[in-house]
Amino acid sequence: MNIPLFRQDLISWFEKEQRDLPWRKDKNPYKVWVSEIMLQQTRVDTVIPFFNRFMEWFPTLEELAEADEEKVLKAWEGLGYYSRVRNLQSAVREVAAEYNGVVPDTLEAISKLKGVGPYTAGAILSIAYGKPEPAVDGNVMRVLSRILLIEEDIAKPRTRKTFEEAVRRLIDETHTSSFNQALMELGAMICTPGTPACLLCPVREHCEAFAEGVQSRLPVKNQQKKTRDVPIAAAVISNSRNEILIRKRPSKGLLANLWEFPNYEVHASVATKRESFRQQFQEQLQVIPQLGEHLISIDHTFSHLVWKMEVFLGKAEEVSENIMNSHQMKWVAESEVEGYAFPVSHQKIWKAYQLLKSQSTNQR
DNA sequence: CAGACGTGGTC
DNA sequence: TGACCAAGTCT
Repeated sequence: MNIPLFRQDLISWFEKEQRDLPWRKDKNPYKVWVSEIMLQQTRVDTVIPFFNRFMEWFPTLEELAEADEEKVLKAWEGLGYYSRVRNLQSAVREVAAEYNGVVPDTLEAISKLKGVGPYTAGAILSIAYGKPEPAVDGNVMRVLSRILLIEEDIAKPRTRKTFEEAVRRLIDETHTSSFNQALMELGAMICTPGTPACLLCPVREHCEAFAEGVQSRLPVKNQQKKTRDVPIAAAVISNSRNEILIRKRPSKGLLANLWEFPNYEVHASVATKRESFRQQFQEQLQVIPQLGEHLISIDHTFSHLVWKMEVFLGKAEEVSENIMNSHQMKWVAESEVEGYAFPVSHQKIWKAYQLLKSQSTNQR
């Protein structure tokens, strides 16, 4: 390959054709950082409104550092992979305290920050600081697997190093930001999975896979993880003051620190989900709930599992303060429920509840 | 290393 | 409709 010509063709195309995205208006390291975290495993179209609102709520690194975690999680509600934003705030606080609020510009320092892995480190260093570091994501591996006809399995963690070496060889050290972003932009716009738009590609003359006509079978990617079903019984429980019972999830694991309606995993030996809920609720809170009608069934698919939820209506009273606290539970007015950050599956529960309520009101 | 970790869009 | 995907990181 003619590397200088490849660089020129790639970068010229990017400078001319790049999308107008909110995080490309300037190279503020904080904004670049936030955008890169949001973009992890997440589409550009999804990220745009989240990014804009996040910058309204937390315009500077200092404001994010000083914000309540509750508000930060609310800003991330619906984006997924919530540990990203908890790690981000933790890292931002680290930068505020240890680096005088300036995002570090060395690979060693920036890589120590929570949530900043090899890709994000390279992306921030190259985009915000012009450092010639590789930023190898799924796009870059797909694009370069075709251009260089590399048949290593990109699902294997070790393979990333192969592509980092390739980028170090190819990168234009005077235009690191455009070079790295161009590789990703090309992967998103032209060199797509499946059937790439090679006739529109600015670097097809440099592409070995195109020359061989094998672009559609690259990259090689072996991985198929199955999901397992998790049966769950949940309920929207209200008290005589029309307050709703919610609880905060544990600080580690799935959907950490988000809020939810009380629910329990149901075991196969239990006859019905309603009975299972009643038993587990009573055992945990020392109160017998009055379970009413079935509200909604929700199947919610995660990356690695599926919640098969049956949701009921219910009423309860007099849960002791001690028990409430030990289970991170609280009663909240209906008008305040939406101030808490819920996973999407539980947002659906709340919408179903409100719909039912508005219908029963209209009937009168 | 393999699996956990979310969600919404696409073919 | 059910994979498979999308600018990864942590354990």
